[in-house]
Order: sequence, then C-alpha cells, then structure tokens
Amino acid sequence: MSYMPELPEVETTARLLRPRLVGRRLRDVDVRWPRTLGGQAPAELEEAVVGARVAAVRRRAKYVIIDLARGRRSAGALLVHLRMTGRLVVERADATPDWSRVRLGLDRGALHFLDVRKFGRLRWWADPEDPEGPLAPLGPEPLGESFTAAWLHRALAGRRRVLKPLLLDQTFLAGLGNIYVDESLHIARLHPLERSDAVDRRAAGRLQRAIQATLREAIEREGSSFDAFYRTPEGQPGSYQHQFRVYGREGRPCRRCGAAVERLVVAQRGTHVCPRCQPAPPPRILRAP
DNA sequence: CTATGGCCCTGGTTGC
DNA sequence: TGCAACCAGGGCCATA
Repeated sequence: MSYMPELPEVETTARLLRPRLVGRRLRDVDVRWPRTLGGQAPAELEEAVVGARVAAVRRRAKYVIIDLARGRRSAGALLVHLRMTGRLVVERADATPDWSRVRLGLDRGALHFLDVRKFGRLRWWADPEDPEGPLAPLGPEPLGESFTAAWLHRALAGRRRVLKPLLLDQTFLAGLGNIYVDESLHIARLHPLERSDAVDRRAAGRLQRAIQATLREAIEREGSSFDAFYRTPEGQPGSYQHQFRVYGREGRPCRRCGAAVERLVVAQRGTHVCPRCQPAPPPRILRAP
C-alpha cells in the first residue's frame, strides 16, 4: 500500500512547497514520461514556462496550482494532480531522484514531479479558470464558506445516489478521497450505502461537521503516510494514519463501540465501516430489467 | 440521471 | 527460495 493524496496531503504539499518555490525562475524542462502531460506537447509546456517566475503556490480540490508570471503579467499556471502516487519535490540541481517524470529546472535547484504509478498529471494552462479547464467542473471546497450543513442537506436531497460514491464525486464536493470519506462517514454514523436523499437534516449536519473536522485534523498532521513512499516535500511522513478510525482497520475494534470493523466494496472501492455505529440501510429495490 | 466496467500503471503482497 | 498472479485505486470514458 502506498499513500493516497487527498485534500490534506495536497494542501500539505502546497504549503511546504510555497516557500521553496515562490520567486524562483524556471530555466528548463525535461519530460521523462510524456503521458504525464495528459496530451500536452512537451514543446508547448517548455515554451510556456521557461523564463517564467513562480508567483504563487495554492490548492484547489486535489490540484496543486503553481501560478506563473512574467514581469507583472500572468503567465498561466501549472495544474498538477498527484492521483495515486504523485509527489512534488524541490531537489538540488544535480540530484536524480527515482521516478522523476518531469523535471523543471529552477534558478536554484529543480522541481521534480515524481510518480511511481504514472497516473499523475502535470500540465500548463494559460488560464487556470478556463471554463474548459479541469478546475471548472469541480464542486465546492469542503473547508470553504459555502460548504454548510444546510447546503449539504439540500444537495444530498437533490440527488438519488449512493452516499459514498457521491461524496467521492469531485463535481459534487471537491477534495475527498477514499480514506477521508470512510473516516467522515464513520464519525457521522452514516453507512456508505445509504441513499443520499435519505440523509435527514440532523445527519447532514453531523456529516458536514465530520468532514471538516477530519480534514482539518489531517492537515494539522500533514496528511497520512503508509510506507516509505509518501513524504511531504520536506521529506517527512505525515502522521494522520495513526488517527484512522476505520480505514485499514478491518477486524480491529471500532474506537467508539468496540465492534469489529468490517470491510466491504462499494463502487469498486475498499470501504470500511463499523457495523454497529453505521447501520446498513434497507437494500435498494432494483428496477426490473 | 444513475450505475457499471475497463483502462491506465507498478511495487508490494500472496499463493504455490 | 523463487516466481507468477493478483491487488490497490482517482479520474475518465464508453456503455446501458
């Protein structure tokens, strides 16, 4: 098992990268695995970024956004999605880290996009807010002001989806992944197979608070690490994995009631529940064929 | 609108 | 001990 970058890990990456990157100038580009660019030509990336300066490093959903500028004018942005195993690290200019898929030479050192499994993506956009761009369809930020209990209740009621896959849908809510959905549902005492439109106002309130508390605590602990793979850009592992309530704890006691945590598969994803704290909903009636 | 399944990938784990 | 099969999974796409 490796680590899975979700909102807290991406936020940690952006925070730790910021002081090492803002103000740096990009000197050159070396694309070792072209598919990382998601269809963008390496020459286009090179032309767009060489000579530009890093103006800001921020996060939206699970994207790291590296804003670029030339003089006072915007020079677009690098949109980086870590997917399963991606990492962004700043190394000495002569370092050759393993699994480097893209190397961006800086005026001091080099920024590497490392990615064992090659699912991650890094590409340049002239306008990160482009309505055709990858950020446009994303739902609200779970730590943003618009993510309220009232909004969540109405949004869930307006859909007829299984709860967990809906929470993983980045166009519904942006930033949650498999781990933090399982953790949040457990805290809120909701079953992952519950129907979204069966979640009442009280339960929606619990879920909204659980999501925010889980994400905030994980950010404080700089994300979750499972093994030697995941490191923050500073080279340190996160520590939130020690707080897991259900994720990866199959057969072990629920921290709330002591019942054995169970593992099931929901929408092709490993899912962890306490059978006592999170009672299963009545089975869905499938439409006749 | 909602759900399902395939695809991309490779290191670690499991099974024999 | 060695080696092959298997598994994990976020986002995207085609299909029903």
